[in-house]
Amino acid sequence: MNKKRMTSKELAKLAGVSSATISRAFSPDSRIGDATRERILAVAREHGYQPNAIARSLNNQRSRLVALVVNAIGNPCEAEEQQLLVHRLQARQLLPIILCCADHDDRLQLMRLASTYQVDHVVVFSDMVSMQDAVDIFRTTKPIIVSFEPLEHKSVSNIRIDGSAAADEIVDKIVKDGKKRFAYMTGTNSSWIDKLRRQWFSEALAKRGLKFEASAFGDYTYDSGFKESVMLIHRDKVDAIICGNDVMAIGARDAARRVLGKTTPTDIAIVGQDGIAMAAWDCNDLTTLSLDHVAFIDAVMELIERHEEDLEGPHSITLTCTARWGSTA
Amino acid sequence: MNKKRMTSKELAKLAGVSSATISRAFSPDSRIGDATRERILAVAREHGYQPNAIARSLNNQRSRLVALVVNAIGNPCEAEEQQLLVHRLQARQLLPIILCCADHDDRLQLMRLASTYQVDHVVVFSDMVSMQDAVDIFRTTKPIIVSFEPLEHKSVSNIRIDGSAAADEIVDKIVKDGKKRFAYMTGTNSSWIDKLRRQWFSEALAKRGLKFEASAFGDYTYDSGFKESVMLIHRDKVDAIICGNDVMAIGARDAARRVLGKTTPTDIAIVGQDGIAMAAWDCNDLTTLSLDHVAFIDAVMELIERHEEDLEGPHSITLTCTARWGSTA
DNA sequence: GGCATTTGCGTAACCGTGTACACAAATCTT
DNA sequence: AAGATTTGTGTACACGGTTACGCAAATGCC
Repeated sequence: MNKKRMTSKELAKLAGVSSATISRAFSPDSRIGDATRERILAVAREHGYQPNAIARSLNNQRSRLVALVVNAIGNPCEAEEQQLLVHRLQARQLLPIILCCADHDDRLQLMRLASTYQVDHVVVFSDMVSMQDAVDIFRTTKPIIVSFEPLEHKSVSNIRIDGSAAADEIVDKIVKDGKKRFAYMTGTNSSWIDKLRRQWFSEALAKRGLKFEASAFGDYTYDSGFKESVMLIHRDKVDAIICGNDVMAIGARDAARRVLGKTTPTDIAIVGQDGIAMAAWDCNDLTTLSLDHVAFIDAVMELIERHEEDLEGPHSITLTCTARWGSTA
Repeated sequence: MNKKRMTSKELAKLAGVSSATISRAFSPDSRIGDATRERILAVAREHGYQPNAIARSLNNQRSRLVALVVNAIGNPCEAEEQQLLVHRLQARQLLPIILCCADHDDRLQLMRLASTYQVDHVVVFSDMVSMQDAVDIFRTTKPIIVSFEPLEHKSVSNIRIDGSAAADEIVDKIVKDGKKRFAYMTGTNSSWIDKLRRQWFSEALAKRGLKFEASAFGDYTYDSGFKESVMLIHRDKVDAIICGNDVMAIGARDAARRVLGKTTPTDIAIVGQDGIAMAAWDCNDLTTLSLDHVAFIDAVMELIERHEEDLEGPHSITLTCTARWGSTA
């Protein structure tokens, strides 16, 4: 059967010291003789002892756990950032706990559960939970929330994303190509991030005396992009579709090409958002409003580090998007 | 500033009871009067009290944390399973800690770190860590390991995957189409799962007096699939490529079509493995050796539940793959 | 109504570490 | 060499909950 884990007291007996000295041997800067430390670490290695992080967390008031609130794991538009962030956290000996909102009926209860684990930080990637809810739930614990929602809140650090310049650039090119009837395909009907993105393009259109002639409501998936764009092209006769993310844009491109026999960018312009790696694949070659993932995660880590060092007050960082050109617009 | 979290003693004072009674109010079946419990829960709600999971874990010897050892998060071939599993774990109030091996230089140290958190279960998806290492590191704690490595081990439950029948079916079709020169493109050079998959196809070929005429070494990415297949087709004149996963197969298909002007399945047959959703997209339409993700995660949860109920002994479950037909073979 | 049993709750001892405090030994002053 | 300081270690308690134990009150039984 599985052996029980050894405690510091047991190891203390084996090494002929007190359990306090064991603890000191594992704390980098504490008053302990070099010889004693060496001996203890040797005995510990021999018996496979390692301090219990749960007990340490209880005492320290620091769990070294980080809650990542995400929509889904499989979704490519978030996955690249998640991967980068997890990597960076691990490098700092922080362990990520994933909270997956997508198909969990009670997201708030899920966050409450995570909050009982005394996580040190919370990163909210998901736009399915409101910042206010996150603040309420994690209010009692030390963490700050790294959120992208552009709402001001006194105890929340956040990252602003500005894509208006890139959207303007993209619209400019499409209009110069002679397109006139634009449509916007959203990923969720209630998401503030989707609203924000739409707004960048709306403003770029308005500047040129244009507006969105039609809208479609997808769910960020390839299938929804495929299906909705058939409607947009067939019924609304649009010749430019701005999609809420890259995956829907790929679906839209496939629909335009395969079902309706259109080619991009000649007959129709299709634009994605996110700038995922897959968008640059030869078979996709998508024009997309892209955010530099590395810069993004750098910003998140910057906020986390500030919080680790107990620098007071909420901080805010703004990032700008760029246009990434493919053959679809 | 952030308030400190309320403790059971503080709540006890507010409710006029002892801290033990607070604890009882939160344990479903313990000797406590209905009226008292109601009153305590009301006061707790009012003040936002929730028991500290870290302290509870220390006492219980049960953390309700599960370590998921994965290669990467973004990689679509694992992502769908990860998403499903996280969802199922959350439904059981278990929180997943992600250990991402891909670009972490010291995977073993990462696992040791996680083991100090007294995780209840460990699920090893990654083929970058050997089962023996996982067993050694998590030996002292209660968890079992759910691994797919077909190695027998007295303290490890595992899931076997058998794709030999499906591989046979696929090879049969390709050979009947007149193809003669097969190549295998592996994703990692040292992975047992890749060896296993290759073996299924090798045996199917051997049965027909054939063998792999060439090999390529990719890294599970689109780019490597693209690049390596150019070599295979150009240098080795193969007319059938079996890829270690779907993403490389899509890369190979693009290379064959765009760079070399070949069409599938007429000129060349290309086969993926995993059966990810993207493989079925209209633009891909890949023939792939596919594993039912839902059945797979059902099996993982089955093992976890058996372990939660302390059913002794390692368990083993075998799943079989099926062929999913597209236009590439 | 007397006795056995059950119910409801407080007391105190844990779970495994970290650390303030105390104190002896070693080292540094001049 | 006597006092001041530093160093190394043990003792005891805290972190926030759970639970075995004990005991009074309430309930059951004939």
